[in-house]
Amino acid sequence: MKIEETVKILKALAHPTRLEILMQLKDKESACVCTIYEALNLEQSNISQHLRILKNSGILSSRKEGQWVHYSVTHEEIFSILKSIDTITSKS
Amino acid sequence: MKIEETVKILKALAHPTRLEILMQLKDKESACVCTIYEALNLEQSNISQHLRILKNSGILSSRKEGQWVHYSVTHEEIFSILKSIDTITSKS
DNA sequence: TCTGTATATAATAATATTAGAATATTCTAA
DNA sequence: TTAGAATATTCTAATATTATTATATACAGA
Repeated sequence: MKIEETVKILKALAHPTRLEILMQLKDKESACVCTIYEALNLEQSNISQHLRILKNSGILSSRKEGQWVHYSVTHEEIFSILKSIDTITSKS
Repeated sequence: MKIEETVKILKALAHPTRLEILMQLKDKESACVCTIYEALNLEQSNISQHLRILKNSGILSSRKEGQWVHYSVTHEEIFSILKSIDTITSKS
């Protein structure tokens, strides 16, 4: 196990806003920043910073499309992780 | 998804020492604190605090056995999570 | 009981993370 | 070109996390 990389991914996941961003992206190819932050009702700069953290960890990828930036989840395994945690929390 | 509980588990996982503690517990029923901290070569009080964080999040359970305290991983899903992350990091 | 060993807790200083405000950048359309 | 919309960056103060040191508790054996 690559400890440092693993910690980086876990830290990136370990924030309520960032989990909500991922929920917005579930079952979607990608989403525009504007969609994400309107859904979450938070400061645009705050969302932007969280998106950067998710991108730096490799969890999200982004592509520019004209005026908009679309983010997508890079690896589907991210949702397996969240599903495993759901299994754990639903037991207790 | 229970956001707060999920964050708690992810935060508990997101530390190199705590991941190393979990590695010590992999494929083991349980391990004594003394075994863990000798393996990791860190301050006893430091290990003890990390163990408490892992226990508070529900990731570890403990049982006292005479003079010793044995910790064990409560849910095997924890290792599925780490395995998914390995899959991700081995791709990049 | 007294002593030593195993583990936990408390206090603290250093460091990291956070949200929000202000500003900057990039692009489109007029 | 300029104006405005979408997004990113920078700065800062508040808060959280961390490792270390010192101390406390719990138990076993003499």
